[in-house]
Amino acid sequence: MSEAVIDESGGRYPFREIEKKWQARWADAKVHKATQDTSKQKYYVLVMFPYPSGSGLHVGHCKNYVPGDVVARFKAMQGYNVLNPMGWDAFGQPAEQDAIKRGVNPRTVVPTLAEVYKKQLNILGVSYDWDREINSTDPSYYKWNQWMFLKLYEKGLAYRDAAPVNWCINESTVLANEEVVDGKCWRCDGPVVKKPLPQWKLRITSYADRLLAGLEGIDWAEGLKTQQRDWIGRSEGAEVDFACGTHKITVFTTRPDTLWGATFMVLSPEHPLVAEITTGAQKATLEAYAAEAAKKSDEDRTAEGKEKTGVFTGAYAINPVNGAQIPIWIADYVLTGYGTGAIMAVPAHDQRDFEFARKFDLPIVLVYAEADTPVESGLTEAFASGGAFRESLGSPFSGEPQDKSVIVPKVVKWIEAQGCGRGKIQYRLRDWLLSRQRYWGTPIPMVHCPSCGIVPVPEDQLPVVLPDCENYKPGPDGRSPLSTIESFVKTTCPSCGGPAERETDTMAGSVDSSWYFLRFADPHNENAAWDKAIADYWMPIDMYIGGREHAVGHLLYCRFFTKFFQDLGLISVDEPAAALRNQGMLNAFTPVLSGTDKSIKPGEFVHYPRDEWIAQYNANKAPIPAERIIEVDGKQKIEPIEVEFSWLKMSKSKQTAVTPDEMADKYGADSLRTLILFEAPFEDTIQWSEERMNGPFRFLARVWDTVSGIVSAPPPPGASETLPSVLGGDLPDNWAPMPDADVKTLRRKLHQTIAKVTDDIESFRFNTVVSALMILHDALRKFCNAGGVAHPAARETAEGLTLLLAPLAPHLADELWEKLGGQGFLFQTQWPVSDPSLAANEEVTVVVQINGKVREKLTLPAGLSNDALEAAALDSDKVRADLEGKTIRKVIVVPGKLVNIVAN
RNA sequence: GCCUGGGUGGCGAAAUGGUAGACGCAGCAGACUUAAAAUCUGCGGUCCGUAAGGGCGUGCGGGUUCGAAUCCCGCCUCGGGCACCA
Repeated sequence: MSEAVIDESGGRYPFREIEKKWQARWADAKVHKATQDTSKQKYYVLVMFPYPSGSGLHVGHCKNYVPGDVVARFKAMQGYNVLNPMGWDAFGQPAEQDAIKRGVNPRTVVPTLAEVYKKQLNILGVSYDWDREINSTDPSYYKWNQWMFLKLYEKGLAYRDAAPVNWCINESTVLANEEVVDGKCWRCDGPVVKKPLPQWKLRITSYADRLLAGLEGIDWAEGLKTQQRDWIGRSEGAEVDFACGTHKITVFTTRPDTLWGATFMVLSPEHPLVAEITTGAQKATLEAYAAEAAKKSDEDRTAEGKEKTGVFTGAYAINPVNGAQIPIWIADYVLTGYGTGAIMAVPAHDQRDFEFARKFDLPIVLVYAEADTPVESGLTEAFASGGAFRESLGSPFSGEPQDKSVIVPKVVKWIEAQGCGRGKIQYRLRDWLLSRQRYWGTPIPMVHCPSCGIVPVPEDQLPVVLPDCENYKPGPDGRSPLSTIESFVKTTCPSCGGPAERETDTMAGSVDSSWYFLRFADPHNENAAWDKAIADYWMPIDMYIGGREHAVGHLLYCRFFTKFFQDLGLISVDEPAAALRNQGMLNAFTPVLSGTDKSIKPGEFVHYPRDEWIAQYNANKAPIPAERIIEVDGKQKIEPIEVEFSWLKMSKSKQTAVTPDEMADKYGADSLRTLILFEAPFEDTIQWSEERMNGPFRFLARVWDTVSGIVSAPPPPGASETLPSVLGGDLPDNWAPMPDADVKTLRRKLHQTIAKVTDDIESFRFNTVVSALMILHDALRKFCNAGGVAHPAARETAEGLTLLLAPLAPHLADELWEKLGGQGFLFQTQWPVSDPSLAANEEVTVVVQINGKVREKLTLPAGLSNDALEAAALDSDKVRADLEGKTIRKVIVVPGKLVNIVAN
């Protein structure tokens, strides 16, 4: 539909030739190669490295690569020594699934996929230093994953512990969370339970306080920092010991001051003491309940609005502060992974405990009460703040107000003195489970020896190479496919030399991405993960760009690793990224099954005339009747369905992918880049529509026309052939018949635009950068059309515009620069500087309001005093007429902008 | 449920306490053309009015202020994350 915009002959704005030409020149000259140069200020810009999937890049991926490239180019032009690398995060599940399905080794597929990504990124014209390309699946890379694991183990930060996995009973395999849908396996629809397996964990919790503290000094979005803080979830409180027969049950509470109101106790169904304390009569009920809880996700279990469930164990515990016998229950809203897996329940002051007590008719005892509050029976919800400690409880705290920050430390001190508990800081953060029972990952470099136990593989035997595999299906008992490869498993113990077995778990992919930014500094080092001096030069990342979805996963892990490396003396910084920006998504109008958000998969249609359907849907806003093919008893059957459209993330599997390749071919990569930047603010979602490509394309084509016109305009008689090529300073007079005022206006626009563009790129407001350049171009075009095409000011503006355009549309800019007689590549050319004296306005528009409503606009010389502005406003005819018969109460003047007259 | 980010014309948006709708898309009108496309010029929130001009208007309800899209309180609603997708 928009095809016609393009001149197929390539005569007007021949973007295909231009882009091909400059991509070749940049590659030949290695313009974007980064070399360490301590005489220059470095700037490390990094876009999170992608997982190269089989479907290649679509325009949605450009939402981060393009802005990242703009920053790299902008900083290079500002004279920084820029590092802008790229690589592949290629371990992971999709490749493994593919291997199981098609029997192909990911090892042979990954390089091909990476090549496709690289080719597509080059089509976009991004300025990566490809000499630093890395691939996380290369043994020369994952060797260092293993080395780091050994270091973590050495420091006691890697340990083995039982952790539950999703277990599909039918298939006897471990499932990822993503593979569990409504508590069932997404492939076989069979039941899924939690099954404990011994696995490797990293003690990220011992860095919890440093991970919190480190957030203070970094330039990341406040919301994202809050998410991290809440994820770490530091809470101060106490551990309290309750006796239960000969057993001791320890609970964690943030409210030890409410101990006097603890009327029952709740254990998680998985708590180890459950089996021991349960009385015979309750045993069967409890086991059934625990089995039911194992099927639920943590979110389902803890959801607040949800109806509470639970079972009485038949056992009692002794409340240490008052000797009360309180019943012990189990309930699924208490989780094993958090705290001690047991809580004391204070229904009077905690809402969840309150709901539980109401449901099971358990006693409620108020610790705090307003003087005139009636007794417990009148409560409709937990009484979480206010009131004073009740006298009748006989505690030493009678009369204290319910003020957590004051009373909790006092109570902690007291229970410590009593010996029934101690102050404790609890984190919500859990240790990092890095074991995966999968093939396509870094082998964990450990050996299990029957006589020596767990023995690390010595450093000089690294890497433990991931072996080839015949069959990618998981091994028995939930072990990884590696367990079926005898040549891999069988080894000798590094300690005693006897026969031993290798660990068959592999590492989670998040290990690879927790330090890749350091490898980019020194990617070819064979003797170390990186050289400290080199990494210290480049680190930290000055601008890190990636999606918000990484807020608490990757972005926490890589901070942990960086702090660990600092502790080992491997790096000087303790935060990986000084600044971080999160791009928005790119959505496409996607067909979904009516009334759901379930996308329609290939093969579910008989027909799919996309454009037609979209038009029809937009016209009627009603579901469109369609058909899909389903299989019933091995026979294909056509089933009628209804289809609607909704904005979902662009994706190949949903048949909505548009590739950068096709856009570059139709409109040019520069147009695509400009569109991505212009269409929505960097952090906002773009709703993709190809129609929108017209705007950026037309803009760049107009710039091409205008600058070409200026370049080929013959200088007027008597003029020197050489036109100024340095911005600012004085221009020759009387060059062309242009009024001085017009020349001044154009130059002012240029210098104002330089200032605005510089400022806006710095603050990631790329959309307003584009509009500012459009406005500058329009001013230049007008000037040329008015007879100024050969005027030095036109050429000066053309040069300025070209320089400002360089980060956004680098191919076109380099081409125009060459036409203008510029030397070299713009990547290596100085960014323009705004001259404040040329940018200053001589006149300003002052708005005159009466009672906050605009009544008049005055054009006045800039820099008038407030008194002069007020006088000018009161002197205007319009204002005088409006004020007729009114008394002026107050006049507010905003210098150079506004006068508001309050009158009645 | 918990944590987080949004909501402004037909559409993408701009304005971060001071002229709401810059810039662009789609549309309409005109110029050029044998014609169409491209290109160029112009119009464009809404209501009243021939016009000049005026009223209303930034998800909803309240508040602060001379002045609120912007700040505060309460709602509605849409997106992202929730530890094995990466």
